[in-house]
Amino acid sequence: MPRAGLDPAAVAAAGAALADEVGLPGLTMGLLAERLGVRTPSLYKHVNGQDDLNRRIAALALSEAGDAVGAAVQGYAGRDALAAAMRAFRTFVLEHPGRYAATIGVEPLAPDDPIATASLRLLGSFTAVLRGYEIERSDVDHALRMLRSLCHGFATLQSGGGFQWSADVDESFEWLIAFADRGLRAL
Amino acid sequence: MPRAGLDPAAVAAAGAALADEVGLPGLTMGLLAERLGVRTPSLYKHVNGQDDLNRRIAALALSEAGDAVGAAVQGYAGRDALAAAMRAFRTFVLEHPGRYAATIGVEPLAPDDPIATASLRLLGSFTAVLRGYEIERSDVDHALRMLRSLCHGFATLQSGGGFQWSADVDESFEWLIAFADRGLRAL
DNA sequence: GCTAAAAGCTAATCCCATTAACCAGACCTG
DNA sequence: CAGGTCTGGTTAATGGGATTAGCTTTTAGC
Repeated sequence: MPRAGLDPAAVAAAGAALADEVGLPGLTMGLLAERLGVRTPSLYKHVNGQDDLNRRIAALALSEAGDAVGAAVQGYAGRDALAAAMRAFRTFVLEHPGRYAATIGVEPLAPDDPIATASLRLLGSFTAVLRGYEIERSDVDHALRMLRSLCHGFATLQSGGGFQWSADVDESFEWLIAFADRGLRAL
Repeated sequence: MPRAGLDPAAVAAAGAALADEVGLPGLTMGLLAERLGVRTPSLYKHVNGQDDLNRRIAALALSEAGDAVGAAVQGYAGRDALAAAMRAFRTFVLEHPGRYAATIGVEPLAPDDPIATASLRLLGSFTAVLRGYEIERSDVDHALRMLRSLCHGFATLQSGGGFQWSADVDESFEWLIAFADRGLRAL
């Protein structure tokens, strides 16, 4: 029996990809093992069960989201930066619904948990965006939470089929961006 | 063996309560049956499996949320109405995280699905709130989606432990209300 | 009281996660 | 190159949860 050349990162990456395909609830150890050409119990040589797998997928997703938002923001400021960040975030969630879902409800276990560092990097990109607006230091945390709620709420609602009625969803999101921009400008 | 006097609504109500206690993922048919003083398979005389149970819980939750928001808004207009609606919504989600979680991702199967009617009633309360602002008809749908994203995003992030860092969460939510109010006023 | 549907129950099946125990190959050491 | 050990596979076994089948008893209507 030849070695499959797996390691925790490879398992997490395959798990993330599979979660995007079949949905996080559909991500099963057996299905993942099959995808990797290996028997189910072998996965346990690399990850400590489903919970650990989920955490690794979450860390990967947060890191990728941070990269995407960080890259999108490069070279922009003010409204352009805000729009770039929000669009990049939503695009990421819509393209990777499974791995993004894995990030919901996970909390870092230690300060140096990859989940913590990746979250902070993602948060940092949004903080940088806010520097393009004139905001009181005391308002920054609230503004960050507002942006996070907006982006998270919109993206998860859309990816969960939550927007049923008529109006165009992309248009709504652009409207949202404009709304947030005006609001931040008026602080 | 005496009859337990169950019916679909009673099962759904007990399921909702249990989901609030143990979390939606922890809601198991066996646990629910035990709670109702009945053996697991008996539940299937009232609900068509977990998916059906989830839909019933979702319908109940949406209906209750609609009641809460509707009642909270009574007699207010403008900023007061907006604040009342948003607070009522968040309070409901925080007090009933399990049943609210059941609403995520469910879609009505028919136009007269209780899920559809309850969603519409909840939506209606927010629509009524918007009437206190001078908003173009073409902006109403976008504004509704914005409010929904904000409330849903904030409440689910908070109930999932998503807000780690320092600042006071209640204060952030009040800030959010003020932000939305100013933004809607400036349309 | 009689019958039939409704609401329980037990037993059985299947799927999934996880653990235990075993085995082969890679790799390092002498 | 021979030998030992660690690693990453394997099969087999356990336990839990959902669901279905088939049986039995209560209860409602007549």
